[in-house]
Amino acid sequence: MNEKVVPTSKAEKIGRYHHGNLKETLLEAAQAELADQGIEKLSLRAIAKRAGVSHAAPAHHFGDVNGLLTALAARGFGMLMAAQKLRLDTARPDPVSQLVALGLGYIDFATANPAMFRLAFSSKRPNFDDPGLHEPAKLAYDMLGDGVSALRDQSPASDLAVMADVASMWAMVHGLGDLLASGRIKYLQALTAEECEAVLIEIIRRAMPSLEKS
Amino acid sequence: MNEKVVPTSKAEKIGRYHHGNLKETLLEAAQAELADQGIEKLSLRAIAKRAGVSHAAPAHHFGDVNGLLTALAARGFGMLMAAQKLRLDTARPDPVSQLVALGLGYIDFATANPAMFRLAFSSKRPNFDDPGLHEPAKLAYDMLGDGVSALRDQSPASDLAVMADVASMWAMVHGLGDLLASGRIKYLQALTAEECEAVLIEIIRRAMPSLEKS
DNA sequence: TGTACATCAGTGAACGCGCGTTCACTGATGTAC
DNA sequence: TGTACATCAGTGAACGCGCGTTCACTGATGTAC
Repeated sequence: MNEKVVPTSKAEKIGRYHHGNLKETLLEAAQAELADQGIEKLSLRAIAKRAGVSHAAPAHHFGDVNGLLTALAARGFGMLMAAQKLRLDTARPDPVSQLVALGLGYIDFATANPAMFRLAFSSKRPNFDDPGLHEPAKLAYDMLGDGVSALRDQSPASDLAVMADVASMWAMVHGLGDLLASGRIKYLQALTAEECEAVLIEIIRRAMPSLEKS
Repeated sequence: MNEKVVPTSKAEKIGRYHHGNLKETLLEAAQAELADQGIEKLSLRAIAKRAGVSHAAPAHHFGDVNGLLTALAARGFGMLMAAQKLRLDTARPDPVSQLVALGLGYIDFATANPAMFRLAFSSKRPNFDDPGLHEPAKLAYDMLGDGVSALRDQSPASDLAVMADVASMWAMVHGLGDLLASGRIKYLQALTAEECEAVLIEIIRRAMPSLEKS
């Protein structure tokens, strides 16, 4: 339907009445606007303006402003998982290294996109009951769950113990991500990237169950 | 100046032109409004209305809306410390128990006042450069730092190691608090209070440096 | 003890602003014939 | 291949709303004399 119309660059849209790829363009604009203005100043009108389109246009694709923010949050979980996969691919394949990689990817996402992180985890504006958001959120959660399970396979445990392990890992990387994203652990950020990562890895490992570390 | 005027109940304010204790009343109203509406819907007008006062009145005490939210966030850190002190007083006096108590108090605060927790830690609306906010925030941070130092006294370490220990503890309890406050660890909240606390304690202990646990 | 007066802490009306939504419209696209 | 037409995806003006701030004012308080 829209192959002929998909713009390969923003410049192409000039003079076109039908945009052809507005849904995606709006999400890009929303993401940029979120990063610039923060969640508390994010508005439909500013997003439409940044996308170069009338502020009534988004309604055709997202219904209302909540629909747009819901789609944006879903995109956030996609970015989270992408950041984690990047780390997984370059990490050693043993379960501990993979779990650490999941944590580092989580923190990468939080620090690279603090406002998006907050939209996805601390805002009430997106509709988390919407399947389009709920599903990617669950997928992201399951990545951590699977990482913990892979580790636990070496020594089977009760459901409660596995849940506690997931909570422990999740809370640790979430706390690190949130505190770093809001710039509250200044001395960590004052270190070189290598030093900082070494400290983070050491801290993330503490959150794991006490198994033999490989 | 205002001993004669301090109302002991809200009812007393009827018919009085001068309120006598409006600054405190506004902060109470702001706290209640924050809990009810969440940070994204919090407004000066709604706060003034809840306090039973014209919406121009707050300006006399806080300057503008940011001043009010800054004072409110400072109050949040006071509440955080109060919750921690409550836990400290009822915990065993050894350093590990005291540090766990600090963590449980932190989580108590987050779960009892999720919106206040977010105002204090994730919002950009309060002015964190204001000494009236910066100081209580630093006090709260120092409570954790002192708790970790008390533990570390048994085995002196480098500054970096102490910082990493503080970051570890802080991130863990902050992550638990934030995830619980936003209702994302459902299975933990499904447990009885005792079970939940036991799991939390076990998780908090993981964040501590590997010393002999008492 | 009484009075004048400065200061303080309220009121309420008015302001301009940015917001999300609605609506009649219009240009472009795709398809049926 | 050409034409009519339904559908889609934009426009831009208008709407009402809630917001924070400003301002002239007024009632109450405390103090100097």
